[in-house]
Amino acid sequence: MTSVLIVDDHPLQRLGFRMLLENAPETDVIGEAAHGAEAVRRTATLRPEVVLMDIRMPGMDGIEATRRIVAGGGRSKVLVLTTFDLDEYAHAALRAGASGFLLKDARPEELLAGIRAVAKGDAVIAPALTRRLLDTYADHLLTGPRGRQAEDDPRYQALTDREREILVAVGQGWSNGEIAERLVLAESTVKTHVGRVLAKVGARDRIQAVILAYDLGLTRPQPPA
Amino acid sequence: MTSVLIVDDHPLQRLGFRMLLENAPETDVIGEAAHGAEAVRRTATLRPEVVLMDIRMPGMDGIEATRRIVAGGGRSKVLVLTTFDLDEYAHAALRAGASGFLLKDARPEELLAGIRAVAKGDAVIAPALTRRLLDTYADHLLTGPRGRQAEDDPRYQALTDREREILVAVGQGWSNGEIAERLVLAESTVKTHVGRVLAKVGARDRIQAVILAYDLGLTRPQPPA
DNA sequence: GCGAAGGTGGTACCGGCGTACTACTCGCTC
DNA sequence: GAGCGAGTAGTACGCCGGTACCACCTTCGC
Repeated sequence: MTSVLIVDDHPLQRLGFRMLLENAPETDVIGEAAHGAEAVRRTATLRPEVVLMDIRMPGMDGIEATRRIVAGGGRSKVLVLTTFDLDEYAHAALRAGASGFLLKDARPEELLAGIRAVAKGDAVIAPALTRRLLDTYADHLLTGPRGRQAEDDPRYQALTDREREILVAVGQGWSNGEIAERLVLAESTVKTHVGRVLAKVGARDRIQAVILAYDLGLTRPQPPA
Repeated sequence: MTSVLIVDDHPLQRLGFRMLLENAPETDVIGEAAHGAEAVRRTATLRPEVVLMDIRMPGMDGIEATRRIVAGGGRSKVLVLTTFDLDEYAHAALRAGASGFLLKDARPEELLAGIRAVAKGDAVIAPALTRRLLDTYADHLLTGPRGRQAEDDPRYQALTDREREILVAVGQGWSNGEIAERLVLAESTVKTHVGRVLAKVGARDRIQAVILAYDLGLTRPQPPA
């Protein structure tokens, strides 16, 4: 039986976790906390095996709370759970000493497996993040480049020359009017092109197209001045 | 439905996997192979989404087979499964291009979750190994891979915690309605937040905000599936 | 000479986005 | 208790974006 402390500022979210964990045969919820400071206090007194930690909370956040709990030196392991698949969050959490980092859209079984692993002294990382973690340390671990670029993507291949120009323009963040101005076209023409591009690449709106342009490497992030 | 090719030199082991995967609603075993060379051939013809690969096999082993399959450039992802929790195996497998590394003592649900993740383009590593992997690269985590440019930017600094969350959400390409749904807010509230974010960072519309999110490294380009 | 594909333009309509308010509730500080 | 910032929520309105059409023009290939 693994004892768990639930830390989240949303009562409904805590309830959800409690429902799941109390219906599982191997976990036992021994307490809850609504923010970081409370989490640190309760961990000291209740000594749970696993602390289920949200990041974004009023007052002390989950990262700082994790840091203090780990620094406390008890047996408690911290498993960070968050809505956002953000590298910054993950790195901060792991840097703070968390034993795991999972996303809240994980399936119940995955969460339970994560708790089990963390209680055993192992570590878990959300698969979506593991991918990027491996990519990040590719130099140390992997050999051989494995990145494909725009020209290999079937969605990009489906576009005509003019449409590719339009996609790049959209990726720059230009409005239809601006594109019309810079490419010397009528705005209605730009709309026609943009519409076709969206249909061909399967994008819902120009925002998805901007994201696609970045993912394909058509537009590169430019560090702020 | 995820198509799977089972590679293992023990018939009984293959049967075990087949039992598990055929009783799962989301996986479909489309073939088996008893050694590396056969695995490479079958992968080329059957084009499974996921190859379940054993390491120790007579003739060509799983590492070499993985290397060839990945080099082939198909869509197939390799998930390496082994009995032995050896760092050398894991590193060799990942260096060869495997998308995952799990131990055979994993629970059925964990294996299914792993297959699901790998098929999606994510990566999985056995928790026991993740622990050691994190320890190995602890020093890299200390500084962070790309540094922290977002925190240094005055525009980002001007945002409150909630507004930063909103900026990330906008950067993901989510509509106001989707953000409201995922963060459990009213759409009007999301609009208020987005409006304030745009004003603070000096963005004309949410598209500029998406671009800013990329430039600040809040969102990273993800290679196409 | 004809059709197909690509590029250019137009009209009309609707929905989501952005903005400009206002207002209530916390938790904090003074 | 007054004041403030942050978060949440509402209404109303104008505008841009996305779509569904259609029309015309080139440049090809057959």
